Amino acid sequence: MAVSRSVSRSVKQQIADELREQVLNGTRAEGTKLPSEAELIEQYGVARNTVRDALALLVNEGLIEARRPHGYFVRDRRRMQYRPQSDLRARPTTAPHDTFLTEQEQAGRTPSQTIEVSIVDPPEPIKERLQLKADELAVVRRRLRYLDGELIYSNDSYYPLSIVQGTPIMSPHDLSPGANQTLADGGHVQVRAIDEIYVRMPTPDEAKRLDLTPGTPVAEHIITGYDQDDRPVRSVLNILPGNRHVIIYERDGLEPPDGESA
Amino acid sequence: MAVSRSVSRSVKQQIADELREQVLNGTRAEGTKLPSEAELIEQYGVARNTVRDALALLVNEGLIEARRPHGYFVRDRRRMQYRPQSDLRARPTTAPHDTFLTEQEQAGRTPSQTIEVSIVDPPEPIKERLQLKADELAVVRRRLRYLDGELIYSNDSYYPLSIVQGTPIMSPHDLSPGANQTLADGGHVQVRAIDEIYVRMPTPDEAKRLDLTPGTPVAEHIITGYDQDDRPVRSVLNILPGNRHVIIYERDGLEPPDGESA
DNA sequence: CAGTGGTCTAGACCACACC
DNA sequence: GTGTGGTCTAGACCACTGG
Repeated sequence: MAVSRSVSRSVKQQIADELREQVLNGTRAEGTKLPSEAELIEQYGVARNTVRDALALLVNEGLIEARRPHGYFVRDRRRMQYRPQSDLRARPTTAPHDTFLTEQEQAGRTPSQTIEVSIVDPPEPIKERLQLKADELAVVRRRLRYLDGELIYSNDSYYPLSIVQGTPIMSPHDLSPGANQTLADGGHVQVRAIDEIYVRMPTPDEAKRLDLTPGTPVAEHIITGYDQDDRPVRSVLNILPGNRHVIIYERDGLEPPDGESA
Repeated sequence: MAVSRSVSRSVKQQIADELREQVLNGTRAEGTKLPSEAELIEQYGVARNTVRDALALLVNEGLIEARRPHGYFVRDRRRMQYRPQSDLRARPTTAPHDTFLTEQEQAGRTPSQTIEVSIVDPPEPIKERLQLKADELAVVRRRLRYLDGELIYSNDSYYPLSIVQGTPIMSPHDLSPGANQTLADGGHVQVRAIDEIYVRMPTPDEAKRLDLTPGTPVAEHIITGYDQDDRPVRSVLNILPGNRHVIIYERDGLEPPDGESA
């Protein structure tokens, strides 16, 4: 119904507009099924590829996803809070070892993670950030993190091999005293960190590993920590699917953010 | 050439893989033109739609873009640094009024911006953050920011009308003492801020306004500032095209970031 | 005007999950 | 099996921009 030719807006756009509106205003709720391609073909009286083109627009906007062979569904837009700096805050000495696990449990969800430790020649961007020499190796602790059984993001922590050799960091278990404490025990107290956030579409590898549907961007969040001598001691690479997270920073004291200041 | 049928990987995937590899390893440099659809059709011996499907994959990965009627081109992957907290740092009393303008000039680029001020019934998310009553209005200063003549992001600052009524914030010019100083003059010193970063695909409106090509995600960066009485006094909505920015936070003192902590 | 990508049609065969 | 979306073909007409 109701597509008109010879209007400036193309047919696929008109179809996409109508469906988009319904998704955004809640007429079509999150998780509900859209009409099948066949039904849309009949409703609008157009060719299959035109319907598919219209649906592809919404898929790439992140609004809907195809679940073959069940149909197209409205995507879930709820997000979990991701607070990179949460452990900058004061913390009881009853040391919780892993902020991810403890925070999410407090939120009433069931967190879990897999850990895999290996010694690698790290990717170039990490090498730069850790200021490693060409042939210098690093230890990486790769984690995949789950909430209520569902994979939500990956977290890879790289350490220069030279400073973690023989420490508990090299064992593939949760670190009971925590990685920071372990680094501090080795004489490296982290006093400064730089966070970088890149927003982009995932590589095919990432899409596969994190099970991302088309139309899902990611945040690549890299944290590089420096010790009291301003040497980089850790670089963490997080890949966060955009549809599942809000990144939150809280800033106390002093002046404001971007915009007109002073 | 060299696509094989009856392999597990589809033809369009094989074509996309080959081109992607060339883009990523630099064989095809940023800004260079890809073969036209017609040429690819001949090279691979497939139908036009198959070639178009392959190219669409790369477009949606953000690697290439179509510039009609010139052809497909490898996208630029350089990014500018965006530092939300840059004016948290100590600043000389020789008050630079706008961090965007001053920082970018220092970086040897030519920044400019348009400013548009209006009184509006703000969108729901902003209303919540400013804790406005249902019928309460806000002043919005909408900026579009350019670098070397090219639009790079939008910055909309919302203020509760009640606290900025009659102040210089309501005039559509650069604020010489700065917005924060102006707020402080009115008795509202910002002492705390919350940053939220949402990563998503742009709405069609945003895509048009910021001239985004398909395959470009955005970061929606919302900063809400609170005064000494913990009242929200400003909420800033930035829309940053993912392909043009790195968001950077520097954190001094204390403990580390995400991951296993002490 | 020629060449580009954008839109649209009408068909075909396939893999997959569910009944 | 039946119905779903995924892939692929072979054609057509269009709008735009550059030479």
